[in-house]
Amino acid sequence: MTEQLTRTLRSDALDNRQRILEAARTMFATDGMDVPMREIARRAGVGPATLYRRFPTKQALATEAFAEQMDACHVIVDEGLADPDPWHGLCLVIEKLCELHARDRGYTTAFTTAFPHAMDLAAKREAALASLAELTRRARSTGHLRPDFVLDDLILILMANGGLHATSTDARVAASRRFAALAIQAFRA
Amino acid sequence: MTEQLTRTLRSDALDNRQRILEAARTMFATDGMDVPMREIARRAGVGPATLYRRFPTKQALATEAFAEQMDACHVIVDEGLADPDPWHGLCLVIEKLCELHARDRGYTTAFTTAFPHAMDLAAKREAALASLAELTRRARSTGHLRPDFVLDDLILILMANGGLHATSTDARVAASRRFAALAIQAFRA
DNA sequence: ACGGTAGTGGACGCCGGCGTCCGTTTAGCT
DNA sequence: AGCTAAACGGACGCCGGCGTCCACTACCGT
Repeated sequence: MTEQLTRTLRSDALDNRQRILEAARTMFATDGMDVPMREIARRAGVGPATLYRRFPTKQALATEAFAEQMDACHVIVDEGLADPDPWHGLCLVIEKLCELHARDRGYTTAFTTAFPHAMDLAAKREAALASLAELTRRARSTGHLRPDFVLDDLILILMANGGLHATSTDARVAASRRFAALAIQAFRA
Repeated sequence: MTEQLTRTLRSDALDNRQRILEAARTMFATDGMDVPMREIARRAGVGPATLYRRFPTKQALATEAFAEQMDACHVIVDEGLADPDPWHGLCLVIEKLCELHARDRGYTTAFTTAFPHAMDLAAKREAALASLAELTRRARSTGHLRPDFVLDDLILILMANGGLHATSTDARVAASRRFAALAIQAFRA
C-alpha cells in the first residue's frame, strides 16, 4: 500500500513525508505521545497544513511512525524463538522488549493503550503475541519457567514497564533493566 | 495548621471547602490528575472563583486532597511493621499498596511523579519510605527475602504498578493483584 | 522554456481550559 | 431586624492547540 502512495507522490512531497515521519519518531520517543502536531511540523520544517494533509489524524501519523518499532518488536521475538534454549530466548526477549519500550516513551503508550482504530498496529501486535505464546510454551517445557505462567503475565509486565517514569532516557533504561531482571526472577520455576 | 484556617473560615465557606476536597478526591481517583479545575468546581457545586480562592494551584488542591490517602499509606506500612512475621508483613504491604494505587489513578501519579513543590506530600513520603526500609531490614533477617534486595526495588515495583492501565477500576485492581503476586515471587529468597 | 498541476505554508477562526474581577448574596454579630 | 464584612459565582479576556482555506511555489512532462 505504501508503494502506491510512493508512486503517485511528487519527489518533494515524498521528501517532506519522510522528514515528518522522522520528526514524529524522535519527538514521540522523547516527549511522549502528547506533543502538539504543530511542533512536529516545525521540527520537520513544514507547515501545519502539509502535516495534516499527509496524516489527517495523530493516530495515522503514529501508526506509520511506529511501524519500524513494531518491526523491531518482531525481530526481537523472532530472535528469541531462534535461540536453541527457549528459556534463555524468553529472558532475552523480556530484557530487550523492556529496553525498547523504555527508550521510546511514545511507543510504549501506543503499544499498550493501542488506540481504537490503529488496526494496523493491532494486527502486528497480535502476530507478535502469537509468537510469544509459542516461545513461552517451549520455555515451559524446559522446566525453567514456572508451570503456572500465562502469557498475560508477560503482557502485564510489559505494561507495568511502561509505568516507569524518569527524568532522563538513560535513567529510564536503567530502571527498566532492573525491572526486567526482577520479572525474570518472578517467572523462574 | 488546618485548625487555624478552620477557625477563621466562615461556616458556609468551610462547607464548600469540604465539598471541593471531596469532589477533587473522587475525580482525581477516577479520571486521573488531568481533570479541569472547572469540572471539580462544577461537581462541588461552586464557582471557579471559589475553587481558585481556596486552592490557588492544582498542586495545593492535590496535596490536601491526597492527605488521607497518604495517611492510608502510613497505616498500611505500620500494620506491616506490627506483623510478628516481617516477611509476611512485607508481603501484605506490597499487596495493599499496589491495590491502593490501583484504586486511585490520581494518587499514583501524585505519589510517583511527586511534583516539585508538594513538600508536604514529599515529607510524608520520606517518612513512609523510612519505615519501609526498616521493615525490609527485618524481613531480610528472616531469610525469606532475597539477600540482594534493595529498597529501590520496591519503589521500582510501585512505580511500575502505576503503569497498569485498564478501562475499569475493577480490571485495574485485578491486574494490580496479579502484579503484586509476581513482585512477591521476585523478592522471595 | 514553459504550462499545468500537485504541493506548500502562512493565516484564519474555533474551541476549551485558565486565572481574575466585580456586583451580589449571606453568615454572624449586635 | 439590621448592618458589615466575608464569601460567592457568573462573566470576562487570554492563551495555546486544532483543523482548514487559499494565494503562492516548484516539480515534471512536453
